[in-house]
Amino acid sequence: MKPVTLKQIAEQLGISVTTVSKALKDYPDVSKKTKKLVKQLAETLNYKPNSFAVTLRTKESKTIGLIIPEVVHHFFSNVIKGIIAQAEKKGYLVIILQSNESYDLEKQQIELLLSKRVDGVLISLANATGDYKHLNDLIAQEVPLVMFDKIAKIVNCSKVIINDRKAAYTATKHLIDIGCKRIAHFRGPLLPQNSIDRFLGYKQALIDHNITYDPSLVYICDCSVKSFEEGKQSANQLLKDHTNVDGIFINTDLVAIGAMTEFQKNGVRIPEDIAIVGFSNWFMSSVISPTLSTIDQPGYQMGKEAFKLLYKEMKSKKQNLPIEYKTVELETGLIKRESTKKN
Amino acid sequence: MKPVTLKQIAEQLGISVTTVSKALKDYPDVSKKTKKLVKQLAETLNYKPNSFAVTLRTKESKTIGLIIPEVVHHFFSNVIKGIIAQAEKKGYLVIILQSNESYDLEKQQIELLLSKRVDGVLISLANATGDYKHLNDLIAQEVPLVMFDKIAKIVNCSKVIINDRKAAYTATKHLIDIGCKRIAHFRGPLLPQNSIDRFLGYKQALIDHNITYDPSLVYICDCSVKSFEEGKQSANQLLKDHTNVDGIFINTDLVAIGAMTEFQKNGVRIPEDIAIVGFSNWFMSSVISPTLSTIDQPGYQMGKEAFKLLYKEMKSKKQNLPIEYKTVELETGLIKRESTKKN
DNA sequence: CTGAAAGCGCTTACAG
DNA sequence: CTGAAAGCGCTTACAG
Repeated sequence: MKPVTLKQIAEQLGISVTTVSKALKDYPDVSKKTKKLVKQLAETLNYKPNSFAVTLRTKESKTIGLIIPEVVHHFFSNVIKGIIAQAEKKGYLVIILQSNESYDLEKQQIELLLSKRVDGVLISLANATGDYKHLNDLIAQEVPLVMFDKIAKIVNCSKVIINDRKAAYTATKHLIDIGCKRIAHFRGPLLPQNSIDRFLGYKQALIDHNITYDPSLVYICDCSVKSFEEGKQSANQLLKDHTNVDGIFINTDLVAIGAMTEFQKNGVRIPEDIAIVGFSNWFMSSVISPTLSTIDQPGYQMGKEAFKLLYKEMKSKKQNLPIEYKTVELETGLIKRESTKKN
Repeated sequence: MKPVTLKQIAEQLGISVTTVSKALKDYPDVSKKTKKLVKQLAETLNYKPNSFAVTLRTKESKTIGLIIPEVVHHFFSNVIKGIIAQAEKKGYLVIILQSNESYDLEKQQIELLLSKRVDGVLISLANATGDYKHLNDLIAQEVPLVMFDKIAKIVNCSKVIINDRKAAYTATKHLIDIGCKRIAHFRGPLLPQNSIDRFLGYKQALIDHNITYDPSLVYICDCSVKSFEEGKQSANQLLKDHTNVDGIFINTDLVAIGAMTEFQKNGVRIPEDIAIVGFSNWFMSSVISPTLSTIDQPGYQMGKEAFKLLYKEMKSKKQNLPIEYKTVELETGLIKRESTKKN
């Protein structure tokens, strides 16, 4: 059963393809009678326009591409959900690609999307991405691009972010407020802007509260799929290196949970001996024991905002209006739980 | 900067579009010299074939649709990951749609995919889906379809599943083996095959071990996004209704974790007072306290297998070979953890 | 070895 | 109010 075409409808009705096409799209210069006949037949034959033919003519695929480092991830899956919900509202479909934190894959995937002629691209960078030629190529080809969460400041496009620095500052200050004197930091990899910013927020909070910054208290976690394991390792290493750490601000919840597991195994009490603040508010953090204090990162909303920005750009492009790049900053909040409840 | 077309390459080289097209595709009837010239120019101009024109001619979009009840979900996000990884290998792109457990949305999304002329569809049914006309329409239009995890036995297509009944039997038997005498079941909604099968497996295990099946010990959880809350509610209700329950087999981990939280709040010890087995092996289950015994459900592998089956069908269709429907059953395993560690 | 021609299914400017 | 024609960018059977 081959799909029905305009031609078939035209033939059955003894009119031209042109008229059928116009009738279905409610052009004003088609008689009511014809419109009715055409629409009825289209309905009974279950006619669906061939989207590829339409795209070829109109140059609009009504499809966008989404490149994301990791799908199995509480934060990112919320972003995905926000994006597809918003895209659906506007009649757009979303092709999802996973970069696996690899620069090479990310690059290839941009190529793929380019050749698929998507109307726009949404991306959160891989940890390994330090070169932005592939993104600038996209922009040069006038494909609307919006970056979210893991962005590159240097790339000239719209962005949706949180203020990582401020949030990290808040998290660290919370540890100071409850009386921690020697605060460590498990940071993310070196490249991504947000792990840099979180580190800087941590450092600034220490300085502002007269606590000497000690580089030996900063541990790097690659935060790949193995986050949980890395948290355990860093916790272990920290126990070997230091005896007087009483608080840790950790780059992401999954690493924090790994660390907590390891500390508990070694008889370190949380929060009595070491208080911990994570980042991202994964659902898990609210059900483990002790529950984990963390920073709430609005994934769903970020997805929605990112699509909205992209939609505006796609619309402007279609109307040949100038495109202005915007950066939307979403609010985060400190969530206090048992892992920082002293006294 | 408009995308480069074959015509432009042809004009610059002073040859025909036909020859350019053939040269790029390494047709044997084009001279080596011409091929080289064409390929070089295509490279420098960064030529990418317009996929919509290609599709319009070849009737192959190299894109498949995926409809899934929920994206923010440990099991399903693993399935997604498996699908896009496998699809990418074979040069297919994946459009993801979320049905939100709604039958109406699911139906609309099938329509959408149909009009987008995807080469195939992968689906896991919404809880609310009890009518299968939309799926049979797809099949009637000869669009390859593979169902996974949440399937309808009655629909005639390929499927990837686990043996829910057997797995539930194993889980319940484990409770019996550690000495539980009065075992409750928190089941999923009424419609989906897998919550039915898990219930049946539970019941069968009781019968086979001379434990009277008591319907008042079966609680229904809708297992929507609110799973965690439902687990809490059912746990609470159970404490009101019964005093001698010593084991529960729970339809999914998230519900189980909600239940555990509530039991602990009420001073019920796990596993001493009540032992618990969940289902699906969410990552979370390995880090909460006590760790949760559960059934391992291979999400990533299920995604891979589902795409593989779909790929075969798409290939057969292209070659006009008959399509044979297959059902692949994946292995599950019981994972014993603290929540069932008696003595 | 090369290219003119037809056609995939649609849209739209234009003529009548 | 209707329709012939051109064209989107590609592929491929056919002729030379």
